[in-house]
Amino acid sequence: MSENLACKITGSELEIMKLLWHAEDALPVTEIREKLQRSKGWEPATIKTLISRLVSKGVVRQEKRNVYFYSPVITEREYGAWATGDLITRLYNGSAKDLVAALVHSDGLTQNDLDELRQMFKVEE
Amino acid sequence: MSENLACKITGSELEIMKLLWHAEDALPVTEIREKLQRSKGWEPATIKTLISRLVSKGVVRQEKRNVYFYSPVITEREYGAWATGDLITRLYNGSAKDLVAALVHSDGLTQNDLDELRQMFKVEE
DNA sequence: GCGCTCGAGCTACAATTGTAAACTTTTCCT
DNA sequence: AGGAAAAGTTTACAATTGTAGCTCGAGCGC
Repeated sequence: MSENLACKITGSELEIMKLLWHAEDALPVTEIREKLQRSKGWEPATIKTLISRLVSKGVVRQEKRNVYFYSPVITEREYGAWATGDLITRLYNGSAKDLVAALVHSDGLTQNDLDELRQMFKVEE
Repeated sequence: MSENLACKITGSELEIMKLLWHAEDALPVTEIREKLQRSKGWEPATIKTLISRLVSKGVVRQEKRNVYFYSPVITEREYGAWATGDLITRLYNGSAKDLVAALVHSDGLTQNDLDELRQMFKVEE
């Protein structure tokens, strides 16, 4: 479960989230900046803005220890579930199955993926 | 297959698209309005704006026959594939399999869905 | 044939998002 | 301790999105 998180995370914000999700521990701006400044070409100010917005939205927590350290409040899984559910609602008439069916019939899955999925289904029996 | 459609369809616009996708033939504004005015509470002007934007984006075609008739240029499938791919790229590290795995492990699928999917995988072998 | 109504096109305007500068307050180094 | 540099805060501004009004011209009803 984990619903009405009302967590509309925007594209740019998501980059920050991904960084935080993959970090072991809370991160100070310094580190966030370090990673994204290069890869995204963002100015420090931009990064700060995004972080602030995430904090306002309640999806990132900040804890003071000299300098603020930031960590995600929601997990990547939770957000993924929410975003996926959103897509399913909007495009697949609420049917998760339809989404999977679409994927299976598209060229998005390799033979190997299919094998692994089949395996997964066996286990989940 | 069917990529760089550059078709960023927004939430409101999608409502129009869905209507067009499910229509047998091209529709005049009248009909589009008729369906959405009630369900969405949109003013006629709003609907017109959305349609125009879709036409500008090239995802809806308009053909003159007394009054304009509108029909989708891209199929629902195509857009679904694109949007799903986008989600996969953004959240599942490009792995469609991961998305399905997430779904399977979430509570988004009923036992019945699972059965049907299993069936699907067998066939797709 | 002549308004009236509606479709079509243009303009508007607030909220959100992407991107960032300016200003203020802490830290940290020497 | 003093000041530079970084962290944090406030403000900005253009693009996109959601929502809609205004105007003009053409087809429709009388």
